[in-house]
Amino acid sequence: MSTSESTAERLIESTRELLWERGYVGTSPKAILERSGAGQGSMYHHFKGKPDLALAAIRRTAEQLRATAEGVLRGPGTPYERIEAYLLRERDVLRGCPVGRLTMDPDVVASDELRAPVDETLDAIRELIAGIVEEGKEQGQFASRLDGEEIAAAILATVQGGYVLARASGSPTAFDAGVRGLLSLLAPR
Amino acid sequence: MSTSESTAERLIESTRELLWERGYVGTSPKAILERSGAGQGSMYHHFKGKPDLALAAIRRTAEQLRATAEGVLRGPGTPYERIEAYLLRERDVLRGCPVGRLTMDPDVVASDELRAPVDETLDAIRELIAGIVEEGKEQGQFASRLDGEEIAAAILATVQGGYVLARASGSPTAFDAGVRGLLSLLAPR
DNA sequence: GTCTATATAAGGATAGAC
DNA sequence: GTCTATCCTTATATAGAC
Repeated sequence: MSTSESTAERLIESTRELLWERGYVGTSPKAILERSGAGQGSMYHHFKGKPDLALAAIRRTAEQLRATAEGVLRGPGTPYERIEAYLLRERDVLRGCPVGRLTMDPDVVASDELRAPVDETLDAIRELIAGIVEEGKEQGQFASRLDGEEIAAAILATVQGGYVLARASGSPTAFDAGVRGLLSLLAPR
Repeated sequence: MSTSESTAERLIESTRELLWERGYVGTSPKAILERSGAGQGSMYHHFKGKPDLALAAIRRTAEQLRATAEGVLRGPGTPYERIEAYLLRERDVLRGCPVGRLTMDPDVVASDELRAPVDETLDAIRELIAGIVEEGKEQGQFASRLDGEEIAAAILATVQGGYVLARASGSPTAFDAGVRGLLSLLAPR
């Protein structure tokens, strides 16, 4: 197994970083080239252009986020504990969500192809949480009047919105507060 | 009182629209000029440049959002009803929050001046909600174990994150689901 | 206050040599 | 596969006439 990084690989990784930091609109081919150390020609040899490279980067970021979330949510513990673990997992709060932030990018939302990995990832996590909530209801851990899909949406939204509040204030405090508030509402009595 | 719209006024309004649609990075002076019908010279006569014009636009948008939120939250009803009214108020969900979306703009977050109105507005709404929650606790409408600040953060985050989920899927459904989920958790028993 | 002209850099990409 | 050269457009202003 080789440890050498191909040029295409470095282009994708640099694009992933830039998309996270600056979004699609704020990321220029030039910036990608500088960060990756690749030359002009290489980029257009490996990818058709900015949208094509961004698509590869977004797909990888989306898959990775999904794997991380599933790792926690399918872990050990009661339904409440798994949701708690998901909400409390280590996050670089001020950087925001590398997937969620793309929804504020007009060019991403305008393209079905670029938006698809974003949509599919958030949807998969939401469905997974919804199932866990239903499981918790069966076990009597959650009130039966709660709706799994709705609670799952509220949980995901709290995380995504927590990033917004944190970035607005320049501190992770509001993110943490929102998560604790939600957990206090969810806590089994 | 005059009804004529000054050029400066049209520049600010056009900038507000574009910031909402495309963010700061995605909004060019040229696009502002085209939308406002103003000429190159006018813009640089009234404003020092893009950041200066954007600041005027952001301040106005922030003030307006704050007024709208306060109007609902200071309205009639029990604490729960006022929070419910805030969560259910009419929103153009797929457009997202004109203030919250700015937190995904690297140039806005990097500038203390541009970020300040965003931070102050979200903070003011959060504090207002926190007070309402505490009021509800005193009245026995909310469990005393709940923390006003934390619940307020969870409420605001659910709204901000609801926009993210909705825009990812191209439908307001997830926003509505998240709001209903949160309300079911908050509902007085 | 507004207009037109001009300017430098960056955005985004193609062509062709090596 | 990579490099350099070149291209056209847009971004973001400044200068100066009217």
